[in-house]
Amino acid sequence: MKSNFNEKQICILQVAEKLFAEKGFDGTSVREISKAAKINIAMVSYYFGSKDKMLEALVLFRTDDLAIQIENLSKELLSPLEKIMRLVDLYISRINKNKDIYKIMHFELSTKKRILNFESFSQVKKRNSASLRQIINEGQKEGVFNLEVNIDLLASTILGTFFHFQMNRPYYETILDLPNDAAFENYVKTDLTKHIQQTIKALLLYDK
Amino acid sequence: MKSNFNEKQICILQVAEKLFAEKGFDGTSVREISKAAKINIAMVSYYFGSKDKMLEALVLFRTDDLAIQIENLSKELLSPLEKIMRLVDLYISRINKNKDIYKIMHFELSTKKRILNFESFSQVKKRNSASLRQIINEGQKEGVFNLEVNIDLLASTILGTFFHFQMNRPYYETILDLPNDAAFENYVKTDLTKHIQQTIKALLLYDK
DNA sequence: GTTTAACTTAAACAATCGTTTAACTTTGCA
DNA sequence: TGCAAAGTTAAACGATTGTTTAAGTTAAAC
Repeated sequence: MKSNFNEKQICILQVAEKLFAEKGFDGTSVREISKAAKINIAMVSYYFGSKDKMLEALVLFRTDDLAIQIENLSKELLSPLEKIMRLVDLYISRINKNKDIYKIMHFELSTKKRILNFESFSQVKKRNSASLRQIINEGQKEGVFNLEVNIDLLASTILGTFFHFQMNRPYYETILDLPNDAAFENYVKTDLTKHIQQTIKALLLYDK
Repeated sequence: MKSNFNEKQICILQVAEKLFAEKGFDGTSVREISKAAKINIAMVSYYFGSKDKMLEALVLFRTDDLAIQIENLSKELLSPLEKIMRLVDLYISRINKNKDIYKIMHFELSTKKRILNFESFSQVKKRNSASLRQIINEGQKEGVFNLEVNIDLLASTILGTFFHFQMNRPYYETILDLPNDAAFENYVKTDLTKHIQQTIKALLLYDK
């Protein structure tokens, strides 16, 4: 833990993260946050300066968690396809664990209200994308993978499928009969993950 | 046009739609809307009752546009694969044309702030999904399509890939070198559409 | 021309927003 | 123990929020 935040600050950030993900940044008041975190409202300004800066602090606090761990994967003696499947699995579990901050940043990235510095987030995306590219190139050289794959958009397909599913949770709960958190979570870890892996695999291996 | 809204109401809804998509519902004030629509602020309450009800009116107003046109497609003498490719194309152009309301509903669907009635939207999704299922089943009976395809999640992959791309526009503008609206729009219509079609095609045809 | 309804307006409303203040308590070090 | 820094508090700040009011205009019907 190399973060510069103390226990109390981290507690506030965690509460804020949950509320921002549920109701949006503009839909959440600092009074709600202070009440949920059981602190005085002035503490937000005291610790972070402002509500806006608290969001920046939250992004900074969480960004480290978002990079997928690729180091050990490269060393393992796996085929390119096995590596990709493993990578997709890592991707999804990592996003799933951090879906709140992902949802927040997703919205904030596309809003014209606040211009936040997401350079660190861009760096993470670039690194993850580079890992993906490296393995795919490896498979292409071996003649296993399709050459006509848009690698930049491949990450969009993985993340996009996952998020669309999460964002439309009420709809999928109904049509897939997932009555509680456990059932939903289980579907993500089994069927959704399998579907995404299957999609990526087909895209890489299918030869027209 | 069977909508129950007059010209002025439609004008207000269009302005509100643009602002909600840009800054979010909670991030947009009725004063901003009235200013941008060049109307008196009281007109919002006069025509729609409240800001919340204006959002409901907007959803109602736009929902009709969101269903993809499948009728003519069924009649055409195309192979199941050609139909699917055509369907994906219709899907994307339809979402692309209505991306503002999609973005708004996407957020509102997942927020715990307002409990809105999205039954009409669910109906559209179900109808579109049924169209997709029908064609895929057709192809499966012909022995052309893979039998192990999760059709419910297929729509998630199509829409999710598109939206993830749109939501991360600033990032993709940089790494893909798309300096203006025209370049971005063109990339959507060519490369992104092609990528999604290729993905769906591979998923349906690839046989392990 | 009068009446009626629909439309439009500026002003005011109470509530809530993010933030600051100033007084107070706790903590850690000399 | 004394003192300075850090932490915490209730209260108040001005600004902005969504909504309503009441007076006004417009336009069509009789």
